[in-house]
Amino acid sequence: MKAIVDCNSFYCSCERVFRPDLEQKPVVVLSNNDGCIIARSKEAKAIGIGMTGPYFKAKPLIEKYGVEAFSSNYNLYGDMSWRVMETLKTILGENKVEVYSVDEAFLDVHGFTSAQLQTLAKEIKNTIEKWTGVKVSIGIAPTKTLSKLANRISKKQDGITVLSDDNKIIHALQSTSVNDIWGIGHQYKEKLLNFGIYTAWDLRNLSEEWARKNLGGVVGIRLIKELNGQEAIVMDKDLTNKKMIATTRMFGNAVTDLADIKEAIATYTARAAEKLRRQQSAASIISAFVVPKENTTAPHFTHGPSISTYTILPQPTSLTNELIKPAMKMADQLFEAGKKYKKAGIVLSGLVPDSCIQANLFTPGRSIGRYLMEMIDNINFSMRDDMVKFASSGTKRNWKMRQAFHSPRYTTRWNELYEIS
DNA sequence: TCTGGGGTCCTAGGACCC
DNA sequence: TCTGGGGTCCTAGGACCC
Repeated sequence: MKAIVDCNSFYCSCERVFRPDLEQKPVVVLSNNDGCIIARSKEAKAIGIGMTGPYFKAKPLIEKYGVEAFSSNYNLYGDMSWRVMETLKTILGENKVEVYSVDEAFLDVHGFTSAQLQTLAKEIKNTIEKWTGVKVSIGIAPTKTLSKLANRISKKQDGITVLSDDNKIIHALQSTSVNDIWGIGHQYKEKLLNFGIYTAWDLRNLSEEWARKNLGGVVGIRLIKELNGQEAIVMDKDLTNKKMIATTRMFGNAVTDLADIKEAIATYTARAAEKLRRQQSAASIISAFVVPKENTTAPHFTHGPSISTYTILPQPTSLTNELIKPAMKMADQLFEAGKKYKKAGIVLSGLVPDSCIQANLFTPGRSIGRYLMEMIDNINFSMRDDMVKFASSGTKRNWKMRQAFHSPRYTTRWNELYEIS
């Protein structure tokens, strides 16, 4: 059996832990740049604020009902997430917990009776709420896909749903629309509806062959298996090392200057290189892209094409300066004078273990570079806020994003600690 | 006026090899 | 005049997730 533990309106819950006055009130959290709504409390959903809609469109509603809006505070959410995950590991043991996202974890819970699972779920739920202040919902079922379904149902009940026998599972499948299944997105939903497949139950009864043809090959087959109670999506014990690392941002305002673009790309490169070193990898490919701001009258928002290029590095590296150099060259290539840009980013791929630490006997110059990076990382980690930067990252930062409603980083900055008066 | 920022996995098809 | 068949590797792009 698999369980999934999911934090309710996670970002909103994090803000509320330190603002108990907002307990029963509508709260939303905005994306970077205060562009989109990315989390809504139950109360905010109830007054009709849509998911991932643009903030400006919801603004009338937000003002009318006095909804509390926060800019995203990833320092706070990251730390709260760590607390929740550590709590789970304390209860079940490290190797039973697979952290799936910032607010979700799968648990391996085989070998329990149905009644024991209920008790266990209650214990987990209560402990997390007590230790961290975050409320969670728990779904338990034979496979990951079914446990996600159980979790969905639990949100409408008391936060715990165990689908332990066939009757319960069948009933759950029959009362769930096909697009509410984990793994069915917008495209597949349309396709399935065209075939007259409306519920999870309809989908479960299709053949694997059909799924192979129509739902993305082996992905579709896995889905059908999972709905039928056969585990096809395995626990992944080691999600710590990424296969690619990206840092991309929308600009606060459209940018027209090459110098600004280069500052931004240098900053993103430095950030990505930091992530790279944290997992002790080196990158063999760096790509850069910019997204021009289009004058569109299209009714639906589209991201527009991005213009990109890449550089294959002479040897894999994790040194910021060795990554910034090609990044700057690519920025020169991508930039067109007279155009406005709204976004830029870099992606590091072809990641390999950073052998520089051992190989320094033959390339002594590089090991000095590695020590320098370690020092910079340590200083930036202890002092925070990028005390030490590369000159190309700039100091003006005309392109920086807007964040008008930022809450204090209560748990990760001494000078922003919660105060009781 | 204003619409995020990460990631993963998979497939098709081209390039290339013998 | 006639121009195979099988395999690998790589990339672009699609689909999904939170």
